[in-house]
Amino acid sequence: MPHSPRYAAPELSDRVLRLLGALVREYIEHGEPVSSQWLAGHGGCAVSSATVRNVLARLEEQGYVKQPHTSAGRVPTDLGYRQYVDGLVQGRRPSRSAPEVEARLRQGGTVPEVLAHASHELTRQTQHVGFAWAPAAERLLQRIEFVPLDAGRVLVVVVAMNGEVAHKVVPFAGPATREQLIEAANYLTAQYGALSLTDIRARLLEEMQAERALYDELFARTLALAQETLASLPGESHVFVSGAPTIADLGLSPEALPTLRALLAMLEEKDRLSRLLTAYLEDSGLTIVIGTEHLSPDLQSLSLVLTTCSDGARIGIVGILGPTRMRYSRAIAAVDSVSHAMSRVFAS
Amino acid sequence: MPHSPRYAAPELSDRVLRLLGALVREYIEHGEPVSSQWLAGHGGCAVSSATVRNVLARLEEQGYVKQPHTSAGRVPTDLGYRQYVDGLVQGRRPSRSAPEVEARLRQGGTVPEVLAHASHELTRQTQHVGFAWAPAAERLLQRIEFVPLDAGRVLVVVVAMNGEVAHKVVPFAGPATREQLIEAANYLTAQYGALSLTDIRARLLEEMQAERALYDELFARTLALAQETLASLPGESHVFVSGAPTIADLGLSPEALPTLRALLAMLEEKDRLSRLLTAYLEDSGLTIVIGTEHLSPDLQSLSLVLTTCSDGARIGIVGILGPTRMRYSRAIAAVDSVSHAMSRVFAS
DNA sequence: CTTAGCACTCAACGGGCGAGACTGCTAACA
DNA sequence: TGTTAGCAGTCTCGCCCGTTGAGTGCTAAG
Repeated sequence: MPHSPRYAAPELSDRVLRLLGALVREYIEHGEPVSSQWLAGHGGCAVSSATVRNVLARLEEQGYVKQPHTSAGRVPTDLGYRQYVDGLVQGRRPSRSAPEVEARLRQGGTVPEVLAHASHELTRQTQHVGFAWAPAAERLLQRIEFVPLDAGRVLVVVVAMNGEVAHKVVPFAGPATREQLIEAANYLTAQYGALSLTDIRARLLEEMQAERALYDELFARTLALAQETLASLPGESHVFVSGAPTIADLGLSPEALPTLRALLAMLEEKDRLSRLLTAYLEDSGLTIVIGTEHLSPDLQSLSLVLTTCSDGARIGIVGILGPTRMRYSRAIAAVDSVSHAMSRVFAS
Repeated sequence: MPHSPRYAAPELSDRVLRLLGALVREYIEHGEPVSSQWLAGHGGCAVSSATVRNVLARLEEQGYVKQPHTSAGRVPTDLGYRQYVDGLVQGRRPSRSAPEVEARLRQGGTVPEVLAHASHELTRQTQHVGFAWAPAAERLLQRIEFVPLDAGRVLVVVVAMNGEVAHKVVPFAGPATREQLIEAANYLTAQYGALSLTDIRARLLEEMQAERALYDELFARTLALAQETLASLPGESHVFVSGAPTIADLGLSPEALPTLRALLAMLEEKDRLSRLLTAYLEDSGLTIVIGTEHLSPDLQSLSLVLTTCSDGARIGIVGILGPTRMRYSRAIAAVDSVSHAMSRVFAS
């Protein structure tokens, strides 16, 4: 809902739209309030500055622009940015394939590596914080292995269809031979192969409830083992973030400090970002969240440009996080191309 | 060498030392230049401000303090901090055991988890960037496992003595049954168990050179597999860093910007920090690096307080990275206690 | 509806001034 | 010889204030 403000916005005439677009572009480019005079000259309309002033006055009433102080030029508000990016999104051409991007992503074979490369690529292209996210819940089990370590511990290795591997050391009391463990692992693999890890978790719980006494004790214990591993698997969902150094460019005004802190906290606790992202997961395709449309008050001077990508089963999110005053056109192009490349990489 | 400036420093009299110490303490506490008047009152010496001025003039000549401008109080230089922390280190009491810290570290069983907790604990105690490092080269092999994934790929799992686990998916052309792979893994485990991974790497290379033709082809290929895995093992050395949000407290003066950028880059590419740390690995015990004693020019306004910790075989480094003007006494206490706790956790 | 013109507003800049904080220096003193 | 009181000097900081210039809103004419 936040990224669809048209509910109350009256239609803007073509000329007004052109002026607003020119204003936003110019402000994004140079970061300084745009004057009516400049717009009269470079706004794409053959009108005088006085006329532009009338237009701007109305735009200000309607909340699209504001002036930092009297006798300053206009600056776009979040609503103004919204209008602008809606125009951009409307007119964007379908992302052309970028073989060099795809090649970069393919450098790493595993899912985490691809995600890492994707986020780096986004940072490289936009000079902002880039991220790439993939839900691990969709991973499908290929096989599970138990490796006895010492008396009290077993290493559980879970291999997913996509080649992703997770492991966990789990306490395991009681005797068990290597062969028994292998057998149990084989049984579990046969039983649950090709199911998603979340499904398996649910089924394991059921099975542990229902048939607790039916099988031998060893089997019950391995079930518990598998359950415990799946429940606490590290990297349940992967988020890769890059471009931390670029946030130094956000500026160092005192009011930017809470933003800085919030951003750094997000980089450190990636779960936060993960949570933020999943909120936008259902909107398929390109999503742009601008400033105050955000949830967190500390992130109000930032914008989020992201898109989902999929090859059918697997879905992921790639995007960037940057200042509200960012080059949205470039951001959209970058996000499009990386998303496109990632979809292709995952598809193969 | 950088942290031992006494080469040219003349001995300072007891009174001078006391005044310098009071000055540094006061400046650390309040961040403002300290005046002779204040020192006369609170410096621990019953002298007039005029006398203090004489002392300060000499300290300034010798480079221990400086004034931001004429008619301002004195501020410690890096050399002044050095003198101060040397005094602190001299008089520090052997770190008392802190059971609650140890308990926190024990929450996670694996080495990475302990390191993560250690860095968090350091951040918690000091409000600065905390880090914990452990060299993986010292890991001793407990066992190696090969898990066939599909036609062309094998999952190699390496388990170290300490329970640390690393895995890697490696291309593996040609046919091999599960049993053959298990046999090969058992052989390698028997052969190289309890050796350090670096040793094993070297030996594998030798063996591959020397006996290339002696064994059957499958064995040669598994050797190559093991070699490749060990060579590119992710997490060769672990560094955990926490406290990114605290760097927002460094201030936002324009001259702090390159520092901010360098710090963020370090958080992102932990290898950099890793390299920085290994330079101090040989100095056992507490090491404090202050400002310009650093290698990188962008880190000159920062200080590093770190200590090695060991239980004999394993060694690690824990420490913090903060502004030159930090509470060194608190930093030392924190680093001591965490190092102590980590040594104990690893010892058990 | 557009435009030229005009009066108005306000941030930014810079100089000047007074207050205040400390210092360095000097001369007297133990 | 080391310490101290006193004093003059220096520099920052905050303040006021006038000037400048950019850019606006308004009005009246086209």
